[in-house]
Amino acid sequence: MSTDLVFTALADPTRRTVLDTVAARQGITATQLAADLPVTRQAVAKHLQVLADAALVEGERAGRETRWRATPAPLTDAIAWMANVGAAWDDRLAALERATRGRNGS
Amino acid sequence: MSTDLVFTALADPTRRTVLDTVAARQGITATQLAADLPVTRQAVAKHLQVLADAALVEGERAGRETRWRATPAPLTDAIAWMANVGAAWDDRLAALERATRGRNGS
DNA sequence: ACAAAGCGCAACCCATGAGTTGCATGACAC
DNA sequence: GTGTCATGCAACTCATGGGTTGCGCTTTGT
Repeated sequence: MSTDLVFTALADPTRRTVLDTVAARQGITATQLAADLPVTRQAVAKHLQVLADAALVEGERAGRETRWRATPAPLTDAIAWMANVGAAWDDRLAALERATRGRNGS
Repeated sequence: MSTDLVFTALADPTRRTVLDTVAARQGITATQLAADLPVTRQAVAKHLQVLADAALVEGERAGRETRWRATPAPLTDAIAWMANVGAAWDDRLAALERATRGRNGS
């Protein structure tokens, strides 16, 4: 489905760091994220938007700040694609596909 | 380690199609790949080079043609990263990490 | 009421990358 | 030996994307 958005979102190292941090510190804000990164808040905001388009994060406005939290479901699609590519000649990846199948969260 | 190269390689849709096709038809050549794609042979060759840099494919010269075949090992790293990000709040992804651990093929 | 904090939007650089054409080289067929 | 097929390399175009600055808006605190 939207595998393309997911892979695109994961392609950038800074964006992976953002996702990683959001996953570790749920409810973090863009300003807080930017404080630990060598980029501006606006750059972080853009990354969050890309991640949100891929449904990897979700933002909720709380007063004057926006709390971000990670939503892992789309990662399953990406893993499924990799497993499908690898399954033909690698049973280990086939096992991974088996682990994901039928449990796609929402 | 070289997770960056893997994610970058997987980011492009055409490149994913190339990898997909190479996985399905091991020993395929760049010219054959280009025949089924809306891009030129040189474009395919570039994609194959990127995939090779990420160690996702391997080319072997056989006479005047180069046979390409897929090598799945780096996908495990990518999956491991995703599983690590997701593991904190999603046990399904934690199960995936368990499935990959300790079996990193070469 | 006023100042500061946090955010979103828009315009703007600039580097990277996907794709192309052109050409030169090595291998196969006859 | 000559023509052809597949490849590799180089130069070039062009769009996309990561990053920035600047501004205006809403919310919070005093």
